[in-house]
Amino acid sequence: MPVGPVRAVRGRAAHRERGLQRSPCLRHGRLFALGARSPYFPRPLEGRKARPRTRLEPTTMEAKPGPDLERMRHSCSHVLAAAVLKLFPDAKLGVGPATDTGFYYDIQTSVPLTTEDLPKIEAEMRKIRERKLPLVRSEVPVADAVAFMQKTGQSFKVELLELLATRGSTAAKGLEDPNLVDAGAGGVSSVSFYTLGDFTDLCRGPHVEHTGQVGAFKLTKLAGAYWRGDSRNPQLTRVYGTCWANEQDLKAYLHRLEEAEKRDHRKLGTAMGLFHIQEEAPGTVFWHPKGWTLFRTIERYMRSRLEADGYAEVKTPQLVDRIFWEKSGHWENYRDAMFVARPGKEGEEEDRLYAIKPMNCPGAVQIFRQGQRSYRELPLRLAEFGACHRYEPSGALHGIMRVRAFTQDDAHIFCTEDQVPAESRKFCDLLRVIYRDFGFADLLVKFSDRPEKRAGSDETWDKAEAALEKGAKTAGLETVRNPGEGAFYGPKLEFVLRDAIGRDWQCGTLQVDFVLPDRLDASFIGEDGAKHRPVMLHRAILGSFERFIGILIENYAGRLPTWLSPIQVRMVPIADRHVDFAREVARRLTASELPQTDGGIRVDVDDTAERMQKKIRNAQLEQIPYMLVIGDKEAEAGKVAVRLRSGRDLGTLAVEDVIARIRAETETRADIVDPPAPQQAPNQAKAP
RNA sequence: GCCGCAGUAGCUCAGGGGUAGAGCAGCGCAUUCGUAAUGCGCGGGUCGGGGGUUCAAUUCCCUCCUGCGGCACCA
Repeated sequence: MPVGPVRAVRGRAAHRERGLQRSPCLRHGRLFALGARSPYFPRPLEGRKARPRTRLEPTTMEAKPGPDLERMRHSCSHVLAAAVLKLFPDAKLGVGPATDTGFYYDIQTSVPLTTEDLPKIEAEMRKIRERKLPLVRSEVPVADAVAFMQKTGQSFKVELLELLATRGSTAAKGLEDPNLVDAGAGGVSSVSFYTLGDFTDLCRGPHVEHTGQVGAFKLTKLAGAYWRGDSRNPQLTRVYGTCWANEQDLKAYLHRLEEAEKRDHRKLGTAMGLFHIQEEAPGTVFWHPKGWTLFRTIERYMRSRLEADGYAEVKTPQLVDRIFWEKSGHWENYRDAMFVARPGKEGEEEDRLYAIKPMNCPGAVQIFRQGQRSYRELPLRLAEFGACHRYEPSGALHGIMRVRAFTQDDAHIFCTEDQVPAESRKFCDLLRVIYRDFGFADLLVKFSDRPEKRAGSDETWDKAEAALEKGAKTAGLETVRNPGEGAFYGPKLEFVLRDAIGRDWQCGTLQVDFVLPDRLDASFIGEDGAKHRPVMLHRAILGSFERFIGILIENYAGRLPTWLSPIQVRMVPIADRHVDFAREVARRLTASELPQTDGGIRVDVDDTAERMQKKIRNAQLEQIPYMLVIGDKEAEAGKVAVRLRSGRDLGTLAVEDVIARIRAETETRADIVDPPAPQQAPNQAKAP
C-alpha cells in the first residue's frame, strides 16, 4: 500500500528479487529505479560471439508483471493486512507494496509474529478471498484521515499522512518518488483510502475490484525491517508473500526458486571441493586445492592482462600503524570496521596499535611517494592483488560473496588530469575484454556523480566528472546516471554484469580521486619544473576474487569453462591393467604447455576399484570437461576415447589431438567443442 | 548490528526426557567390467559451546557462537 514509495519499487526485471539481494554492493533502491532503462552494451564486441547460456527464467509472467499482476499483488497485501488485523487486533501497519514476485506488509504487533503464525494468517486470507469483498476507494481530507488513523491507533499511518501533508511524498532516505515530482514542495490536501470489509487503509491504489480476484498466493517469510528504512527507527515485522494469477504460475515460481538454489555457490563450492568456511573464522575462506587452483588461474589470467596493459604489480603491507590510517582518513570513517592488532607481548613499553589494511590505496600512494616522480613516469599504473580485511556486520556475511577477508584485483593509476579520459577509456576496454573472457556479455554501467557530502571544489568536480564522462564516451559506453552516489572524493563508474539467469552483480569500478593524493602528499615534477599533484584513479574489474568466484560458480551452475576448471581431464581406465597407460597419458597432458597455466593440462587419474560407469558418473557429477576412457583397444592403439561432460562422444583420438583441442579451447577461453546446450534463447538484454 | 529461523555421522536428513538412526561418502574384501551408481561387510557421533531445571537432557529453559532469510551496512 505505498502512499508514495518508501523505496523505489517501480522496476520489474526478474532478476531484481534474488539478484540484487545477493549483490551486496548495490544500493538496492537506487538501482531498482534505474533498472527500467538498462543500457547494456549497445553492440557486441568484435571478434567473439557471446557464448550461449542456459537460462532458467523467466516466464512471461515474471518478465512482464504488467499492471494487472502488480495490482493484484498490491491488493493481496491488503488482504494480508486485513487478515493480520483480524487475528491481531492491536497490530500497527507500516507499508505494504507489491514486489516483483509478490508483496509484503510491514507490521508491528505486541507479541512478535513467528513462522507458526503464517499458516493461520494464510487461512484467514483465503477466507477473505472467498468472500469477494469489494475494495472501495474514497477521497478523504488529510485532517479527517489523520483523525481516523489516530482513532484506530495506526500511528505509522499518521506519520505517513503528516509527511504527505507537508511534503506531498512519503519518500524516505533521499529516494524520491518519480510519480510525485509534480506534487511540488507543498503537501497534499486530501488522500485516498481503500476499504475492504471493515478494514480501511491509506493507499494510492489501484486495486482489483474485489478480493475474489486475488490469485494464488503463499506467505513465504518473515523478516525484520526498519521503519522507513532507517536503522535508527523501530523495527517492524515484514511479512513476505508471493502472489500469482493462478496455481500453476505459483508452482512454477516456487520451482524456479528451487532451481536457483541449486546454483548456490555455497552448496556447489563445497560439493565441488573448492573451499569451506568454519565457525572459528567467520567470513573468511579456507581454499582447498581445487578452489585455490581456480583462484590462481584467475589471478594468473588477470596478471597477464594487466601486464599487457602496462601495469606494474606491487604488494603493500597488511599491518600498518594506526597513525597512518588516521592520515588517510580511514580511521575516522571506518574505525569500527577495521581489525586492529597489537604485538602479543604484554606489558611491554611499546604498545603501538596497528590496523590490518581495509584498502590498498594508501599503500599504493606510499610507493608512489618514494623518491621524486617525474611527469615522464605518468601514467603510472600500480596493480595489487591486495588482501584486505574489513569487519563486516555479522548479518551481511554471505558465503564467499560477502566476507571479512578478501582479495581485490585492485590498481591505482597516477596520472595528470589530462590523462584521465584516455586512462578511463583504456580501462573500460580492458574491462570489457576481461568480462567477455569470463563469459559475461551483458553489462550495465552506472555513472555516479557528486554526492552531497563531498571534498573538493565544484570546479574540481566539474573537471573530474567531465573527464570521466569523456573516458566512458570514448570507450563507447552508455551510462546510466546514478545521481549523488559518487565517492566523497570523486565520481565513479560502476560496472554491473548480468549472469546467466538474469541476476545483476556489481563488480568493476573506476573512481577519480583528487583527495587522497593531497591528503597523503603525493606529487610529481611537471614539465615546468614545478611540483604537481597527480590524479589517482582507483579501479577494479572483478572486485574481489572471492565474490567473483562465487558469481562464476552460480553463473555456470558449477560447470566452469575448461580454462577455469580445476580439473580439466579425468582419466578413466576401464580395468586395473589400463592404469599404467592412463598415468602415462596423464603425464603427457601435464607436460603439455598450455597458455596461462603453470603446469600444463590439469588432469587426474581415477584408479579406484569402481566400474567404469561409476567413474564416468563421478566425473560427470564433478563437471569435469573431458573424460578420457582407456580400455584394451585404446591401450593397444596408444589412443584415448574422449567423452565430454555434455555426454558427447568424440570417438577415439590420438593424445596429441586431445592436447590440441584443449589448447585451442583454453586459448579462446570458450567451450568450443562442448558448448552448453541453451535451454532457451540466449540471454538477451531486455529493455523492460 | 537488528528481526525471524536453524545447528544430530564427512554430506543430505529422520528422531525425540531414559545409553542415537537412514541414504550417500569413507574403510575392508570380492569383482576387472566399454560411456551417469557391482556386491558383501565394517567403522563412524561430547546431538554447536556453556549454564540451568530434572533421579535422568541430544530432547525443556537461559545464554553465547555459527549459519540461513530479510532489514540496515558495504570505503
